[in-house]
Amino acid sequence: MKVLIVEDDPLHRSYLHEAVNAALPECDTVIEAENGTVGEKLARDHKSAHIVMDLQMANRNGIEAARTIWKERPETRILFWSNYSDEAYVRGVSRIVPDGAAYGYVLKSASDERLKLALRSIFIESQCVIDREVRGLQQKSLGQTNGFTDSEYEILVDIALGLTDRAIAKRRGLSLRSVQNRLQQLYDKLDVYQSAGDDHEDGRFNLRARAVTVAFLRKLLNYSALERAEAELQEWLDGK
Amino acid sequence: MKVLIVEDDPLHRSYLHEAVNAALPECDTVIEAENGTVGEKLARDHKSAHIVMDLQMANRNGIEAARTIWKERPETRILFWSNYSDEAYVRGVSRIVPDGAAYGYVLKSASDERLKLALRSIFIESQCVIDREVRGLQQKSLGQTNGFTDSEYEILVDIALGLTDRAIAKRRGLSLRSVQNRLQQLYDKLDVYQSAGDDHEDGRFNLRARAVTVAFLRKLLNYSALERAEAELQEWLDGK
DNA sequence: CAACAAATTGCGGGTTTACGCAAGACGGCG
DNA sequence: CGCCGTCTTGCGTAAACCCGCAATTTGTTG
Repeated sequence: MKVLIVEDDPLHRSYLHEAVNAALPECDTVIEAENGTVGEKLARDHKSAHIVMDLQMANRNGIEAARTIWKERPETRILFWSNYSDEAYVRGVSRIVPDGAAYGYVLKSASDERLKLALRSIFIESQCVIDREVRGLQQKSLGQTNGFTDSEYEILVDIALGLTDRAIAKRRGLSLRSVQNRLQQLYDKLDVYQSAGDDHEDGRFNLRARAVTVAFLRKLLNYSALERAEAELQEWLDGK
Repeated sequence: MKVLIVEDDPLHRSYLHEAVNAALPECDTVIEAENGTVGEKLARDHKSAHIVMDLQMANRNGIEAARTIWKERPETRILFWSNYSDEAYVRGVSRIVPDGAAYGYVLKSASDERLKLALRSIFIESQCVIDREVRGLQQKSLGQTNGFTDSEYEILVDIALGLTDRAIAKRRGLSLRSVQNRLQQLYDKLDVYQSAGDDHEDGRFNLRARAVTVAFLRKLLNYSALERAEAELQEWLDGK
């Protein structure tokens, strides 16, 4: 059995290495990659079916790497080991996991025990292991209660990218007015009004920009999500 | 001699601990804090004049902690040890360092040697040590060449927060038109036009929102900067 | 002090946003 | 099939935004 570790940080990498050795005596080879790009390549070369990966990496982040890896071999088992449980990450991950694939999401703050348990559950028992905290977000995010629908999230991303209403309409195949409707819906949910027109016509916000900021502060968006969205946008622009 | 370590990540913390022991035999006590809040408290209690600190911490980030520490004791020597050299961080740090204070900025990717050297230079020799890469940003940022003026940066932050032109004018004591002038200046420098009105009146951007995104992608802004700016904004709003 | 560049402000107008109102369109469900 | 809620669309308006033009103010330099 082979395990591939994809992780930026040398200290974390060697910690993972030890954890894998300790948790999986049946594992005879451990390979290391220091960023997403190398990770993809090694996964391909070694046809390794067992991967532990960080999400936030400078060169190519975990979500992108996982996507291409899963595209090539959907049965690959991946354990995401991340510092953060931003909704943006959680949403990003659940968007790309193939049907029926075994995967995991464990926070770096988890104990050694938890990590080792997760390693065994996923790689040996093929079970999904999602950190409690992450799980909470996931439900809130996918279920409609208090969370954001896909269409709301979509518009959020579009205005975050800086598209005009018209451009969004064109991109998503909607009328101008529909786009604006969804925007209002978004503004509602993000509570952009609250602090806004409070009393005087004094300290009012620009709703569009404010929405993006609020989403950022709430971790609904983060750098990595923006980066991916920007790449998709460029693709779309090129494709006409 | 006492050294205080302020760092989120347990692995990095113990690595730092060892590095301090190795580089500074004259250091007899090492104290550890796992976030900015605790860091401030320990710095106060121990009157420790030598601090190694991470910038990105969940609870209270390094810049905020450093600011209050330096406010209380400006002669404190602080070595920032960070993963990133985002312009937002560099700018944030140089904004708060007291006149003549000895401080350092070393990237986590630096070698053990570099870290140890920096520790000795700052804590023993009272010399500033700024990582080469960071230094580059600093010059570009402070010198006007290709970089952003303070006023440009200020407006950038203001629109990122989601303020309207009018609100910005009020906050900064400017006329509406001046605010808009600065905005145009900002749009220019950020190259927001380039990808914008390219050819058809087709895929146009909302300049205001686009500017923020571009700034984010260029690391001119980051989460921590936004967070700080938002706090300042709230303060201002309360203060009327 | 004169001279000149940079920043501030006002005016005016073309666009884009935000959003109420109301008429379809689509999708279950009894 | 008819009822009803959600989504989409069009029309219209007030406000906000982007920005060219031009008069001032401010700051700097010889």
